[in-house]
Amino acid sequence: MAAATIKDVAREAKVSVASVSRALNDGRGVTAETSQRIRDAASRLRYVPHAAARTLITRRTNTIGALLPDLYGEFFSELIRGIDLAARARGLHLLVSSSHDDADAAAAALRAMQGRVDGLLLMSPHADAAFLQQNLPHDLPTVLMNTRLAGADYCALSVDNDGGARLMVEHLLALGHRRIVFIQGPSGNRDAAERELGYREALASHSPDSPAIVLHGDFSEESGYRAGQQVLALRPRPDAVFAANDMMAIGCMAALRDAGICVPEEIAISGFDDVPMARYVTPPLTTIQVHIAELGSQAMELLGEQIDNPDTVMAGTHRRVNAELVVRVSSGAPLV
Amino acid sequence: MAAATIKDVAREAKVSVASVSRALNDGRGVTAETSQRIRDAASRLRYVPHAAARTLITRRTNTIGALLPDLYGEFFSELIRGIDLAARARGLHLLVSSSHDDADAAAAALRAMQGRVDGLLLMSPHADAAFLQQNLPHDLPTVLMNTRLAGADYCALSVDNDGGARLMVEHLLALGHRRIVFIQGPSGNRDAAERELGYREALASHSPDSPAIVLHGDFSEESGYRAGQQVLALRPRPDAVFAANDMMAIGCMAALRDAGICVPEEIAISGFDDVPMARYVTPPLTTIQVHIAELGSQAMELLGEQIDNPDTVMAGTHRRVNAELVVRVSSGAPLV
DNA sequence: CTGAAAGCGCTTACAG
DNA sequence: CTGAAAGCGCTTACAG
Repeated sequence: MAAATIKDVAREAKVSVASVSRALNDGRGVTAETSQRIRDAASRLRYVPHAAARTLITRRTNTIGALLPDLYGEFFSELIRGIDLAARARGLHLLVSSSHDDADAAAAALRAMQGRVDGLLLMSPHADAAFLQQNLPHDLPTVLMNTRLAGADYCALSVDNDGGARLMVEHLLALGHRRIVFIQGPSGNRDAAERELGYREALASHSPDSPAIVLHGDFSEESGYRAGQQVLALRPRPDAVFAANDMMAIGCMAALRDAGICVPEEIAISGFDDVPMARYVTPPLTTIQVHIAELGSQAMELLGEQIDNPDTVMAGTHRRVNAELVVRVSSGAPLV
Repeated sequence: MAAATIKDVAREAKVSVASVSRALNDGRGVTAETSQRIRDAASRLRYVPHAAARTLITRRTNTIGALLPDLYGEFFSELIRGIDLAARARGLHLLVSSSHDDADAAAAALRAMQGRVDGLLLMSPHADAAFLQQNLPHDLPTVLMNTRLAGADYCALSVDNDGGARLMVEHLLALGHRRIVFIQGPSGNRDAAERELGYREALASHSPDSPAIVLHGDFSEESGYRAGQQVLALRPRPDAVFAANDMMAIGCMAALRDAGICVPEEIAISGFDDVPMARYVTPPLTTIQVHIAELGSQAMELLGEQIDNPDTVMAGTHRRVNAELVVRVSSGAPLV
């Protein structure tokens, strides 16, 4: 048996298809009695309106698209979870697309989304100004997430990397540390750059005498290990290390441990992200927690606002998701 | 400017819409010259066919739906990644829906997917026989993933929990351990039950004299810690612990460490899953690695086969994804 | 090879 | 309140 259509319901309830449509949608313009008869017929026939037919005429898909760079790891799983939750709350479906190796693939994915979604959540390393100009349908509500670009032409949402980094530096300074090394993330990575900026700013404003000491890294554990070895060679030896992400902090701890250095007694260590394993390493890692799921939810909210108010100009709206300090053993704070 | 339609392209290329459709689809029934003119017009107008209109007539959405219980954690992120990769390879879009608190919510999600997808990947704790019978559109290709049920009526794909558990027991036996404790997962969880079965079978067949010693657990780290405390009280003391998942193994290690027991010198520990932090705990955890992404990809493949061959009866097809032994320090094996 | 026309399943003015 | 009809954008027999 093929799926029932609105015609079948109309026949079953002995009314016109127009009445079926009215009864099942806003419910107005139909007597309660007729409406009930129609509903009965619909459920008897297990009628589900054909989404494509409805989309064709209403111009609404009730679906939003999320274009992500990758789906690897906890970060994206949390991000999608947050998006999904907020989308569901609005009765919207979620179409995901990821792992576009190059700008062409991302553009193709963007094109394929056209007509399938009412709005777009976009996080892509390829999404620079030219790319967006070229590939983004002009009338499609879009929210940029953590892309390198956050110009006045688009809505954007990002993590408060800067503020989070400042919190960490203030924490380390408050513990009396003065020589605080920063391990960088990959060059060209905006999150990493913002974290470094926060580090430099906080140091300059709260402890002008403390030098900014920056070591190279690329977010990998290995690069953290190598940075840890460099830390050991520095004279005078640093009090503390602040890595631009947790994995490098963990790598750095391994290097210090291999050299017989005690953390946090001899050197404090801290990271950024609060990955799940941060609490399980030895010693547990002090870090900055980012509410990834909230990033997703808020982006979805922002997108929802745009979709609901197509005439309101929201371009240029830029919001930030808070980052919080999570104090554990590795920074050497007295834990209450 | 509204998006261009097929009519606009037809006008621009001075042909009928029928020719545009033919040129842009199979390309047959049109001279090369006309075809080229149409393609030029289409790209000039940035024409993208309206997905809903096409779906309405072709009855194909080129989208598959994934109904998942939750999106929390590494497992689902890997699963979606695998699904997405395989879907993309087939030119299919991916619609995800998750976190259905009860059977009603799951049923609603299922209904909402109807007409939006060409096939369904289903992993849900609510999906028992009655639920599927009641809510699954009969003509929609579906693959069940790790649901409690894998009857002859559906296609299914699952992890070889049983085989994985056997591999682990054989590994521990080969190392000379004879009193091997098993920490259970939550009751009612099929994965957990299969892992326990594998443990019992391997023990019975390879070391009939070794007693099966089973402690309660629920997959949480805390329950692993409690089980670890129970292990300490057992007399004679066990040689080894095999936890039904990694988090419990990690909790158990913490309990042993707190009691001053050395792992693996005094007791070997092992888990199941190979979560990312398994390699970072001290000592690194011997475990069973499950290729989650592959689980997703294979499910997608199986679904693709069904979609491509609607007449072939594939109900009852049941495939399994391999699980592999990953030897690290915690089981006490001599590492080469 | 090419075009006119029907039709996919729905919603929404427009009459009555 | 209710129904007949137009139309959303596409594809596909059917003629020519």
